[in-house]
Amino acid sequence: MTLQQLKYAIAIADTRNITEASKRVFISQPSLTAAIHELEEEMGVTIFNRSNKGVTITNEGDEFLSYARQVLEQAALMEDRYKGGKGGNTIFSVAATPSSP
Amino acid sequence: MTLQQLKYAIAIADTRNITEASKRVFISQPSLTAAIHELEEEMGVTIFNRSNKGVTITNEGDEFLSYARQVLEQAALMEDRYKGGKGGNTIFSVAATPSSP
DNA sequence: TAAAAATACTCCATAGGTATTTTAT
DNA sequence: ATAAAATACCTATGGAGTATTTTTA
Repeated sequence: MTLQQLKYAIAIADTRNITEASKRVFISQPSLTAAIHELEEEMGVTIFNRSNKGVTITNEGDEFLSYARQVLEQAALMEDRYKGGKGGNTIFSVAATPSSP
Repeated sequence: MTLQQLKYAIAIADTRNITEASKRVFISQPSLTAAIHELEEEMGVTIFNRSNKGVTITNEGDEFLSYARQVLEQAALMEDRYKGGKGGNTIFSVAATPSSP
């Protein structure tokens, strides 16, 4: 299980369409199909039911995705804190607005 | 940032010794050294100060490791729930102990 | 002088790609 | 006919390895 795989699963859940999700996460449809199959295999869960109209989320998939969101939320806190832009530097987190001189 | 890298960082923090930690996580010392350097690079954090007596945790490393533990805790909940042994099956989670017939 | 981390490579497993096929409206 | 997923096959990157060097208490 990797954070990538969990992000992929969420993208599919959001779009209910592997082809569409693959665009959102910037990989090809076959690669995303493979990645999510591996995740399901490894975790022993059928997250999605596939059809030619897209995918639907199974009952156990619903639960699985809740767990996934918890993990990704914590991971996002970390990445926001440390990687680039947002969150930012503790050094400037207090008294960032200077008083008028 | 991967869950593996976070697990590696925690192992080093626990042992304060990359060589020792590498045994615990079953990879070689140079590979662990490289993996943690990559993590520090990517996240823009110096987690450890190195010396020939092992490593010490920096102040920002302390904070970083707190975040890491939060992520890994959520990930562990998932893995416990879905992968093998512990956590286990909802089907048997209620009335698992049969009443005497 | 020993114990730790760092460096310098080599290798291969796998994440991702393209092309195509299958499936079901 | 279309739109989706699945299959088949290929490629290259990076995660891991071994061997060695550097550092300093």
